[in-house]
Amino acid sequence: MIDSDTRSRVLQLYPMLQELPAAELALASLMLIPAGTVMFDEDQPCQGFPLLLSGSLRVIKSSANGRELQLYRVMPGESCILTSSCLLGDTRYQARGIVEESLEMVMLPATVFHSLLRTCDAFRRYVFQLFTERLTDMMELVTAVAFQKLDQRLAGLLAGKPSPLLATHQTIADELGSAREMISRLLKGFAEQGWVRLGREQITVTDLAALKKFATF
Amino acid sequence: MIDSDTRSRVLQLYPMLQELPAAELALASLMLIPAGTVMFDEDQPCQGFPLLLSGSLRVIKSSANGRELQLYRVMPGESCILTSSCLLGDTRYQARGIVEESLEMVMLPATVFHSLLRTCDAFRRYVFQLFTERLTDMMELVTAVAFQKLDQRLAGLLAGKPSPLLATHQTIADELGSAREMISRLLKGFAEQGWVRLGREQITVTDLAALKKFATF
DNA sequence: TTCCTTATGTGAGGTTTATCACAGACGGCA
DNA sequence: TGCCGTCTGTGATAAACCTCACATAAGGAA
Repeated sequence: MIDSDTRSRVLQLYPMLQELPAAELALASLMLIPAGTVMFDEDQPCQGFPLLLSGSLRVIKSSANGRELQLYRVMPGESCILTSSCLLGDTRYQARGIVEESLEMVMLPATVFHSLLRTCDAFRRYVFQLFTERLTDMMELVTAVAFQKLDQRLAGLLAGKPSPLLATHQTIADELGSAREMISRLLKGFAEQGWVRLGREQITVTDLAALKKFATF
Repeated sequence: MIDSDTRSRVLQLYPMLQELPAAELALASLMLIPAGTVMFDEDQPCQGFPLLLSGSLRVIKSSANGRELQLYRVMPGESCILTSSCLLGDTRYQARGIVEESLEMVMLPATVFHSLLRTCDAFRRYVFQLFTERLTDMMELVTAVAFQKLDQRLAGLLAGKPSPLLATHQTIADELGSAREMISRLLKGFAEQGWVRLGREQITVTDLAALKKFATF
């Protein structure tokens, strides 16, 4: 199902799959998934282990009153640890996965995932590594939400993204788990400090150092 | 270093270690650690994989202004996933571990941990399982902190603990990442609703159903 | 008992964030 | 050009939470 070009792209991003017999990888197929697609949602079972070739996936939790919070983002070369978690524990998703930029991905069937884990040391290390990183991310997120003020978190977000950042205030609010008006007001404040320059759907960082300093204070 | 009685207690709580050659386990030693001990702290490296035989460990994050938040609790039969994470990623602790009830534990050296992961399927599954559970916990914690009001979280905490609960309001505040006065006030409210009865360092749940309902609303 | 430490109760006041209700601004499109 | 949908700005208000400052209470130790 997979052509040799795709196969080599997969192996480039996921070198730990070298050991996987070509036949098994061939069983998978390349999928193209448009932005906005809900890949999975809470309480759904999970089918396989996704290998992202391009695009990105937002993993979020949403609250009863319509607000949402981004838990983490999955990029090419990574994989959704929540999926691994589901596969390993045979449980269900505890969050929602939404395609941010349209995806090219190959879905590794659950059976292949399990046999890889059993036989391939490199793959195992890769999965452990993913778990480790995500757990770290989540711990940082918890402390940020619990202890940091919104302005600090916003500054941190801006400092950690390429500038100029193309996004609406609502998008940013969703990432931080807040409300659009708050973001607008805070951004205005940052602009008055000379830290950013604002445009429609565009935020340009003009004083990265100040933002970083403010974020970690 | 370990007597056969201890060895059998370890194997009872950690059956996945059956395959471990007796010689390797014998290298470890039984440690007794009093309540209040700081087992590890942020930015410290980590030595081994702890096997808890009795007692409990609180894993917390603390903020600049003196508040703290409990991430999770480690009980006998479990292990501190943060430790695994450190061992696997060769990174440092990102939180603080404080002994709650005094510990009996056996420390598995890092080398043994790694060889077990490589060779023992049952142990691997155990570690993956731990990761999965903690990740789930952390995701729930994040959403709770981000979206739930303090009164709901407090109700949930009370509903999830044995009654009567012996703890000071400060202890509870630390677990929830809040302030003591808030807990006192909210508890008073719960008492007025007839959901709990309050005593010094003691909270007795009198209407579990109401608490649960309120927590999940 | 008396003293002392720790735990709890409580009011006042402030900060932070959310919510509501619009107004204005921008950009694409007919 | 004019229209329309989306994005942004802004004030008013309220909710939730925190902080400070004490007062009171409960239990243990001398």
